[in-house]
Amino acid sequence: MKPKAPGPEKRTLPSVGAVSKERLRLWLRILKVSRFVEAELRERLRVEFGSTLPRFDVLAALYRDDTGLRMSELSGVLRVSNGNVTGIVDRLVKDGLIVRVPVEGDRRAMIVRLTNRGRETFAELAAVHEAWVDELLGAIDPDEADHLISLFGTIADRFEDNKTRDVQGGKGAHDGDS
Amino acid sequence: MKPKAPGPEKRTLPSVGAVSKERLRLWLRILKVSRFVEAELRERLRVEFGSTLPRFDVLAALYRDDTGLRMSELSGVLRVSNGNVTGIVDRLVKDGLIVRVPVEGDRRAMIVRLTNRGRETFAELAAVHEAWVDELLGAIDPDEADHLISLFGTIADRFEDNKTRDVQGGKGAHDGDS
DNA sequence: CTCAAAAGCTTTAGGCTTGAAATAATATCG
DNA sequence: CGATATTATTTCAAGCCTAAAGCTTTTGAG
Repeated sequence: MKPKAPGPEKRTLPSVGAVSKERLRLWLRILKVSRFVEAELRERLRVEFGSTLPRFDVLAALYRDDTGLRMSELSGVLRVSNGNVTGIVDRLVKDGLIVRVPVEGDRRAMIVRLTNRGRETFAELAAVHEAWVDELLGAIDPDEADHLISLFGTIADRFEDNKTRDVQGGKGAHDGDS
Repeated sequence: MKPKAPGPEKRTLPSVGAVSKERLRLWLRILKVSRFVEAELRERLRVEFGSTLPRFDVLAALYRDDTGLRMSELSGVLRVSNGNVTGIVDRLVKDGLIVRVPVEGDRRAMIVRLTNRGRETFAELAAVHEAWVDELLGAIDPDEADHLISLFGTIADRFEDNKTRDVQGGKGAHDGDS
């Protein structure tokens, strides 16, 4: 609970300072909406399918790539830690929705792939999920949606450029919403 | 385990089902941005202050209310489960930033309040936090911010109306971003 | 070839999160 | 008053999440 260094952390602050409050307010609104939508999706996945958002995310990533993904690619695409993916994958394997396949020529690596059952299950889930999102964001009309998509796209891209947060040398071509 | 009803969600739309995809895309963008910002804030809180976002949220809620909040009010304001708050509060108490005070006349209830140290600590944190958010959302200019604040506000309000997710009869006047 | 560095993954410790069950105290109904 | 329902909080089991440490395998410099 102590600032490790009182160091003058002057990070080339953008402009004067009046805008500050506005962006904070905006951030709180964004947070509120995204938490509401997430909570609602999580709840519905739980009640209607006995599943979770992280599981859904993993299945979605694998659904896009029929060849499967390495553990490290998976954690790169989903932007979560390596150890985290291990646990989620363990459970999905136990449920019979995915399999771990050894990689030819590299005994360290593992490729994770959907089983047939996994593919079917996800197809079902994805359709319902899309309908849910459409319903939950129903207040946003098409014009606004378009505007927001491009606006948020620029912000997200800016992050990627600034950070290059790609830890494991992931390919990063599977983000799916680009 | 089965979608109860895929209900034909046809709202006076220009094209048949094209909007659906748009809202899904938008949702993925929102999610991406909010996860990036959250991850960055969490990381900075950890590195610079040895703290976390949930702790910050609790302190923020208490900072607004000098009289303190009951456990149930706290979980209502933060929209997290009761049991969750218990754990976070335990740790903050152990750190000496807040205290649990018995409620006069109701031996079940507890009021949680900032200590002086807690108040000072949070004041520091809040200032830095605001600067971070301003920096992270720097790509959004004031006009857009204004527009987005009101847009997201409508969506958030719609949720509150639709759900009345207020579990413990919370006062709901402390959301702070209204 | 050798062996140290790097890469891929899992394990671990600690914390966050939920829904459900358990505890304890208060309120209400007869 | 006494039994029962409700309310406030904590505890619990299970899962998610991270950073850091550990293990195995591969790579690559000398």
